[in-house]
Amino acid sequence: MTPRDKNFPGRDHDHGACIESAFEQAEALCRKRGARLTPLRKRVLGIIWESHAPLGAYDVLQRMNAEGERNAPPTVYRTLDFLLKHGLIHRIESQKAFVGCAMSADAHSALFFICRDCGNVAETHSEAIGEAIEASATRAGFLVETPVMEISGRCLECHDDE
Amino acid sequence: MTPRDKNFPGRDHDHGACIESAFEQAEALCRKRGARLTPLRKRVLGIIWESHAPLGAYDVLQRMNAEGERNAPPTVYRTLDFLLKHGLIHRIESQKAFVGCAMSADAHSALFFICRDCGNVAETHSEAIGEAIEASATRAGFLVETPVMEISGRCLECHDDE
DNA sequence: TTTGCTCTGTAATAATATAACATTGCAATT
DNA sequence: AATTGCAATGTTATATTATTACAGAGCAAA
Repeated sequence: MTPRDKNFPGRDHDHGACIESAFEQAEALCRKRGARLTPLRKRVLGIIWESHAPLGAYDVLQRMNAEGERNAPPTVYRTLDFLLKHGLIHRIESQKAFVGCAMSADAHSALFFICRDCGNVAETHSEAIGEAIEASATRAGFLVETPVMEISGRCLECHDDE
Repeated sequence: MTPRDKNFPGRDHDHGACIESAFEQAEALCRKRGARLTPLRKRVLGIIWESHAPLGAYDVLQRMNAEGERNAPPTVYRTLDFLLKHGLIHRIESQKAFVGCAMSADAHSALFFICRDCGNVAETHSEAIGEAIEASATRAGFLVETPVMEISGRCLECHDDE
């Protein structure tokens, strides 16, 4: 496992620290790029980071409107687009849902492990997988651009629960 | 590349043969399993195999209704579910679309290469990738069940067109 | 020929996502 | 400060994808 991997989050991890660290990284990245981490964007990022399981766009919307606000879908989707563009979140295609990215400093292709019980997601990066994919692509006559790798299964905690 | 891989389909390949072979495999598999490849199911399978690019459920529906029939969404989704269950087609999550599976004889985890220009899909199976994923999963504390691997990029034909 | 089952038809609606256009607010000049 | 331009947000409507629920049809075993 490389130092940049996000481990599968245990039930007892310090979640407050996760979020704080995500905010810090986001601020730093936006400052560096001259992008604006507005209150709205920061708020959505926070909502997504409240959970280690991916949230749907309408889940985010519901949380935003929980106290009676009247935000509409485009507000959420636009904000998610911004966060995606800057790599601050990922979209989990197989779940139509979004999850925070812990290592957004630069473009990277990630492999996601998604627990079918608790829904939590771990993000890893493996040289070996990247190389195996490149090799396979070359043989198939293909030039890799955007890998989507989402592995469904079970985390050890949920497996141990049986 | 293993003998069971589906190569990236060139523009000049014998597409009629693709479809025939898909039908034969489907018939054989259903016979073996005691599943019924009804006219409706075979028809949907045929529509999907008409294209090497994934088709959305509503694309399939449109083709079914092209001559004035009035099939409704559940008909399509149910039929797609059947074909998915038996591994006769795959759902490409990142495109909300469905593509024929050339090697449905048994359960297998596939890697898809999806050309962003022509939309065509190649399906490959690589021991090396499977092993790399297993290794990474073990390190992350995860038990793999259902991998979704969809690599967007460009096939050589489209790349050469530039 | 009845019973039970799978398959298909139909209507309504849920869930996800985007288009189009109006408004706001900041920031860089003049 | 006023002007301009642009990025961000608000609002309404609608498009796209998918499912629920129930009714009817067809087939096969008892």
